[in-house]
Amino acid sequence: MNIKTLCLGILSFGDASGYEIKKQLEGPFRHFYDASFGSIYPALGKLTSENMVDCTELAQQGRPDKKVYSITTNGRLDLVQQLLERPSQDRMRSDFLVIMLFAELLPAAHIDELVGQRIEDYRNSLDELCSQGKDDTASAAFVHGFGCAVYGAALRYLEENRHRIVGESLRAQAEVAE
Amino acid sequence: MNIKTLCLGILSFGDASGYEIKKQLEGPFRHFYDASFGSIYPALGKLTSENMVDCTELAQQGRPDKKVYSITTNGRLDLVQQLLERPSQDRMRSDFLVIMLFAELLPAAHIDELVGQRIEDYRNSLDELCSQGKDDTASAAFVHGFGCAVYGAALRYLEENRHRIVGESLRAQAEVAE
DNA sequence: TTCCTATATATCAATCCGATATATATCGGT
DNA sequence: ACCGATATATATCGGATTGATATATAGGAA
Repeated sequence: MNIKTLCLGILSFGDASGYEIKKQLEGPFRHFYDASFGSIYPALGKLTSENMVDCTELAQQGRPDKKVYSITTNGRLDLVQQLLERPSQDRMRSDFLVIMLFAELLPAAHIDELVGQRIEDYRNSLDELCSQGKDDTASAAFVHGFGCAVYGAALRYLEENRHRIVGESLRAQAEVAE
Repeated sequence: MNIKTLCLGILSFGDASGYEIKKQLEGPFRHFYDASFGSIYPALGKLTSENMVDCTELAQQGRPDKKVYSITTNGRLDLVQQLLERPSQDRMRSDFLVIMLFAELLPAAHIDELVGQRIEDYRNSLDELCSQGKDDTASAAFVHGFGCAVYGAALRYLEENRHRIVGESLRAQAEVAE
């Protein structure tokens, strides 16, 4: 899955500018995909030159010009082709877990704070996901439910095991002090 | 968290070559971090020139020479500094979920197959994690348990909701056919 | 008034992935 | 005996991507 395909997909829901695509990616998408302006704008440029999208420049008063992109028939065909490709493995990237692996090198109070922060982060993500529950499409509801299930499990695990890692960290520190 | 820090961390467990670091990353680490040779070798080069690691070249019979790296005191200090930095948000990247969002554009049989594959993938990851359960350190056990919790939740969700997304996809297809 | 946020596009260095190249040994299958 | 796959081992390169920064203006908050 590359950014070009993602842009094409978002444009299949309706016309949008690069800025608006980025905003949509900060919505429900952000839990399993992210992209920056530095990749979105070039992607839209390439898609335009490949006739996958059309670009209409809109002059606005008080704001910079807006380039509104709309997907072409060509683009829709390509989107389906891309979506039929075998998806790569789901993967998770967690600096937090890396740090936890080296917990013994760090002060117990620091570890405790880190776990606390992560609990809060997951709680916020979960609340946000649950609150916006009214999904228009079944697909969105499915993806949404997946997110709730995973975040819920992560949150519960951290809450129930916080004492374990912090306790171990304290014990290790005590050993060093001896 | 960058690759240099990760290499430093792995070397804090013991000396290793670039190849061995990669192999360790394919172990339990791979569930929340990954790195390729294309980033590991340059990282080790930089760490060497920064005196964070020492490099000893070992001639071997029948195999290419091996460069064994070991972390220096400087490196250990830097590692702790890096680990104390605020970790970035956990994030998940799932091409699968992107495709699911566009499920209505694709044949129901294809969606069903994709979900089936993902169920198998998660089941394998979970089995593998659970089987290698005997963790030496409390930190490793904590991280390990987190992985089990998350993978287990994902697997259960997919199993319990598979019919929903595939059913919806079938209905959408029927509508188009009408 | 000053500062922050939002709208909007664009570019760039640094980073990183995935593929490929190079070389050799071993192990299993035919 | 031979072939192909796999493992050991390092290295490099094109291309994709991030995160930061630049530019410009409006509106609301402090």
